[in-house]
Amino acid sequence: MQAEILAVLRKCGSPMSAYEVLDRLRDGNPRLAPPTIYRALAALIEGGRVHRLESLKAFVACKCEQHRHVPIFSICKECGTVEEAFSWHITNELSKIAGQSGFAPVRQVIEVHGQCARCEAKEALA
Amino acid sequence: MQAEILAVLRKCGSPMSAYEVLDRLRDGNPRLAPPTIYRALAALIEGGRVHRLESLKAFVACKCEQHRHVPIFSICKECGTVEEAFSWHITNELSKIAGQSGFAPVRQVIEVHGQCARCEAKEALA
DNA sequence: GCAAGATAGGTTATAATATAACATGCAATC
DNA sequence: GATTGCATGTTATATTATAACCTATCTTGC
Repeated sequence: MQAEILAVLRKCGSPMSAYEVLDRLRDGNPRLAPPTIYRALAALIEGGRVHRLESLKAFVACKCEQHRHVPIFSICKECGTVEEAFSWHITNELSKIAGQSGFAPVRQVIEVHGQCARCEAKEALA
Repeated sequence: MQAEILAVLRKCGSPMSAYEVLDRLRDGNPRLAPPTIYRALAALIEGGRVHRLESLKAFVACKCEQHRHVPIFSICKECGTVEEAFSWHITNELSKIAGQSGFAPVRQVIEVHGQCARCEAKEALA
């Protein structure tokens, strides 16, 4: 199930809701239900092979070789495409800031909404 | 309505779901329905006086004087309390990273999950 | 005063996201 | 072949959010 979900997410490329994934997989398995999807997604996320975009309520396959970094997502508000980046500098600084009051960071969520280069160019023409 | 919601959120201090806010306000107004709450929350967020914690699906009153900064939230996984910080350095660096491919940032979401100092201390005793 | 538009909120219904609780199948191991 | 563990199936429901349309009130210019 995890492999199937991962394949669907990779094929799509952009973020998908759990129910979009469900619909795809129902083509070959009409009895599939939400808990199965959510359980497999939880395992994939646990393993770092899928990320949940918290501000989109959606999921993407991790595009990086190394699945153990903190992802930084750039989310285009026009076309919905997402880029994944990472930066030790930012994640360290962030841990430092959060840690100032004795807080012990475990997980970071970093998402940037905006407009991608393509959509900006498109808008400039109009 | 916005003022009432803000009062409820401030009184509570920690994040509340929209429906928790709704329940509080229904004490004085039994006919209140979700759209009213969500509309007022949208306006408050627009004005920077409330933030949505994306990874918690919950809302908090902004605790800062200056409502126009990018908030950095530290969320304790034990007790649920949230601290709000900000850092020009991080938000600038983040814009830089996201902007490398021509992406134009509009809004940043930065949330750190972990354990607050109090809960760590409590755990150390046990 | 009053029509026209703007704004907030009310009302009903439903969409979209997520999980609880319990049942089933099936493979590994002893 | 009983037992255990794990993934998935099944049913039901909880939680979060919005669509669509309606009503009341205010306001601003005439």
